[in-house]
Amino acid sequence: MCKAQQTLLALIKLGQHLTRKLEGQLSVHGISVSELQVMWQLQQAPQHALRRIDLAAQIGLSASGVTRLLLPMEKLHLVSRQANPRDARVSMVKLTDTGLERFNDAMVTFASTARQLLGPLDEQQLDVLLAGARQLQGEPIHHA
Amino acid sequence: MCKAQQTLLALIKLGQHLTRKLEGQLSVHGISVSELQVMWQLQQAPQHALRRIDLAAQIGLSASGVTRLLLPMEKLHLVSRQANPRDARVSMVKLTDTGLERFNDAMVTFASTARQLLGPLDEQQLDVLLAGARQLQGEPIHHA
DNA sequence: GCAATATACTTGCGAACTCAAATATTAGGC
DNA sequence: GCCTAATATTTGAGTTCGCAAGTATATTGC
Repeated sequence: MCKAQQTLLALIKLGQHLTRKLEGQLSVHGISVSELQVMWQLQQAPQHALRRIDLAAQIGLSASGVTRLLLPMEKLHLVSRQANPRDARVSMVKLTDTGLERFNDAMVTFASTARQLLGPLDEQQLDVLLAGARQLQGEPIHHA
Repeated sequence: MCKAQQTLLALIKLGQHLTRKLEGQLSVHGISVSELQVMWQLQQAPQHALRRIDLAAQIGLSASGVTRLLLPMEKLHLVSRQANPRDARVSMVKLTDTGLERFNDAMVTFASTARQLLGPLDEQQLDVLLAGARQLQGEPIHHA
């Protein structure tokens, strides 16, 4: 039985495992992993705003998944909806100040969880894992 | 921003990515990734049989997830249900001959997909990834 | 032995997705 | 300037899960 096969299954299983652990820790903030990913991406975007489809690509969700994910976040005023004057098809998502506060709160937990979950690894393993993970997905491509 | 945080998000995203790719390729066999994982575990178990709860632990699913996953597989006679004379609570799952054939067919695709998805990595990266993945989940514990 | 507890599994219910189709808008060919 | 094709988003329907509760059986304390 080949090493690539075992590794593929192990990586899939690892993803599920890490997701569930993180989900459990984030629950005290009342947000899901997907919601944290949304806020993470918006926080580092210019003007804290993104097109929904770009957001979808960056967090690995379908466009419809993003629509449904954002609905409750809009109601809580964590994100707001903004029209794009150049293109009436797009509706930009923007992280509100409230959302940014919630993100900063959640980041404390997230940082602690990351240390806890990945703690067993040394610096060098971490480097290889991060490089390998990025290499295997191909970096997301942007258009201005 | 810390490396562990980036790695955690990258690993979660990688798991989703690999799952979706594999799912797409396996669809020609009419089976899902979860179903392949079931057959994989059963195939290497003694007598090709396992308790449902052990199967759940090994593929990273809840007990109820396993119950529902196995229902259609039983109808297709890929797996069969066997009582355990020592303990009437457990119902063992066994891979049938039909199931084994389907597994061997699917393994051809799976092997090819694994090579394709993990091809970009060299032998050493593969070793580190596999070791890291196993280290981060804690190996499943068995009782005779 | 028998009550209390633990274990194995199933079922009801809801959450979080995906895909395909519908809608609205833009961009290109000519 | 139209007609067609592409793009961005939403909506409908269906799938795949998890959690909590329910059922059946086993184990433990005493």
